[in-house]
Amino acid sequence: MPAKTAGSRGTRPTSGKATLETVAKLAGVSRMTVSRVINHPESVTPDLREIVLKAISETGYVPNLLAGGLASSRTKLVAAVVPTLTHVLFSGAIQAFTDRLALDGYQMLLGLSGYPTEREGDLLQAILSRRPDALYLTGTSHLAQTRRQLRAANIPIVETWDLSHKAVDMAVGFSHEAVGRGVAEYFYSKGYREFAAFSADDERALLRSREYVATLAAHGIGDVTCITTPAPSTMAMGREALGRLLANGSWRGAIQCSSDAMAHGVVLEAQARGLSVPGDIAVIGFGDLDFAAYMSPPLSTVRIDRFAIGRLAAEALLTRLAGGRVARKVVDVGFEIVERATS
Amino acid sequence: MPAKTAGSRGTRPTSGKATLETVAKLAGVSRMTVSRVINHPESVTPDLREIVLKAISETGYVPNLLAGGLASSRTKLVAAVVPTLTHVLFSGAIQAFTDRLALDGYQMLLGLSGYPTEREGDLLQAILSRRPDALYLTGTSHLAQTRRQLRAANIPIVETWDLSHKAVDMAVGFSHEAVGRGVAEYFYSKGYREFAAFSADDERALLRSREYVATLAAHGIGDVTCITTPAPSTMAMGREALGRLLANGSWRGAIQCSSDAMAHGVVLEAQARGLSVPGDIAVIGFGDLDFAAYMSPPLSTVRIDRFAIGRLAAEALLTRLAGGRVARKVVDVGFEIVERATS
DNA sequence: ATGTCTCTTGTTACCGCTCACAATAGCGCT
DNA sequence: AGCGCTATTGTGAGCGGTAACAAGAGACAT
Repeated sequence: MPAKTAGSRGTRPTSGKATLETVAKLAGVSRMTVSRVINHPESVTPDLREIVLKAISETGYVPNLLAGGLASSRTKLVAAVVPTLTHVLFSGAIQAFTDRLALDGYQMLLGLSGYPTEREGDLLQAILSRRPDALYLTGTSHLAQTRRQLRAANIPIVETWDLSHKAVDMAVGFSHEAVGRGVAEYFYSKGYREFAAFSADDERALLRSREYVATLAAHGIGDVTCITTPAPSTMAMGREALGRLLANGSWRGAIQCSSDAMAHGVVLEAQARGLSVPGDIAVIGFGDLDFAAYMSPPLSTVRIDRFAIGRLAAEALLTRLAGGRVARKVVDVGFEIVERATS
Repeated sequence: MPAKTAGSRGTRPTSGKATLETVAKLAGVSRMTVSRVINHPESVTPDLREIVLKAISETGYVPNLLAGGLASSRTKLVAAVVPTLTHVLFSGAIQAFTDRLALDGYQMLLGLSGYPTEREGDLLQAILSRRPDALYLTGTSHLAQTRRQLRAANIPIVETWDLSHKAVDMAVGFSHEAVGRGVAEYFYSKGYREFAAFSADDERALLRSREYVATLAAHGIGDVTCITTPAPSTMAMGREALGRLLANGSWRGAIQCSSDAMAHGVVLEAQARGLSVPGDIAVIGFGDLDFAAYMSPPLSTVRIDRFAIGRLAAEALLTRLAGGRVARKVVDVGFEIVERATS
């Protein structure tokens, strides 16, 4: 009677790695007890716990979270979708986000969507097939199909950086319109009467530009020169944009740039042409990156707390994952106009 | 005879999501056939494929890669461990790495280890418990215990940025010693005879500094002032470091900085003190970041192709994952001294 | 002693998918 | 018609865990 000569034929070559079974046998307990030692140590008698822990380290056991996730439908995985990491604002927020998640034992699956958000659908599908417990998205504008996928996933979702559209679930960011308006009012109140805007071809940057233009229009200023460059904007593009603006005639006035890098370029180009900053050309950047305060002259800019965005987004998700209810579904981290010496 | 009244009691509340079973029933085929349509479409008759695809879209089926990975022990997941994303060199490489992986349908799990590589062991354990198919690491220096974990994982591993230690498996990077030596020789051959090094307290940066000092020593120059700042280095630290160097006496000479940001700070501080660059103070940075070429004066620096590192690392792993053999286990992407106007 | 209650540990049945193999169908050929 | 061969589809047994429940062991009051 070959009762249970398991493992001879028909059994797939197991990876050779230790499993719960291996540890359980060595410790002389059931798999379930080992599982408990790992996940709810307090529910196991201290003596037994000792024995099991010893067996774990002896076997070099590494839990398999795929199996665990499959069985429990909780993966301890949070996915993030970001346009690019080459932009310090995004990578900074992701850094803070990941750090905060790690504190609660969550890990991060990163998806890069690219700028025109081309492959958002496919990317999201690939991500959802890993069954993350929660989702971090950049921006609040999504295709209808994407929104459907998101809702169907039925997990906590936080959208970041932008508050312009209705959030699918939760949102942490600031109003780009408010920034555009704020900068316009700031320039206007400082007495400038000629204006331009240099913006990357990025949805949120354009949002700021448009509101800037609209606000100036409300003050009776109709001809604001707008120059759009490919995203992400760079210092070189700033130099080049100012070159274009000055090409015909001797323009003088105030310029809103969609990034500090671009603003830096504008300052350098102005200086190279012997123009005074802010006397001839006033500039304000966006982001308050490291170098802004140390340029000469120090750059006026709009400060966004990118780390706060990442951290607050993580906390919102963690609260929900812990079964809690967030105080506010939409968190505005605001912005600050930092007046330095270029405006 | 209650034969098979399945699903009444004792059955866990399934998430309500479509599974292979759902699709199979709707299409009137077996689960396996649906699986084949998804993973090996060419092995299924076109007509049947049509029917199944229709069923998939009707049910809104999203494959469960946890289950798939568990069953097949291939996860299509690659994990990356990076000290921080706040450094453009690292985030740039990761960007290129992720982009390249996506082309082959792999996704990335990101782990941030922090600078002193404190939690490397725990982080690695957490990562390995997701059973990634391959691993991207930053640096080639690991604890003995870490190396053991890595070998036990038995997956392709690529270590990046550094070639100083023996690679566990494969490596893509450059020699930091060679950079230090190169900069020293460069400065020396330009005729400078007073030297300093400003370095972040980061293993690889210190490697460059040390070799720089050693090379100068070989030229009979014994007193090279070294200033170490916390990692990551910033523009502010560069200003401050130069301030310290100039505090007692009127030092003149050439300075190697461990980052472009720091070098930028040195240039600004020198200018603020009315010193000429490179006449009084010559500076070289590291990284050739966006702004380096556009500073005034343009910054001399060491160019590293961070995107190549990410891309080549991805390609090395993908080759191995596809069952191939890489041509060279260690790839040196080299570096280039970019002479601009600060040296 | 006995029964009840609580705390710890074990048992069983899945989670959703893929592997290896079995079965069936389709085809050309004698 | 009958045969063998290949291409396509189906079957059954896991992959390595966890949820839910069952069973056993003490503790305590009656």
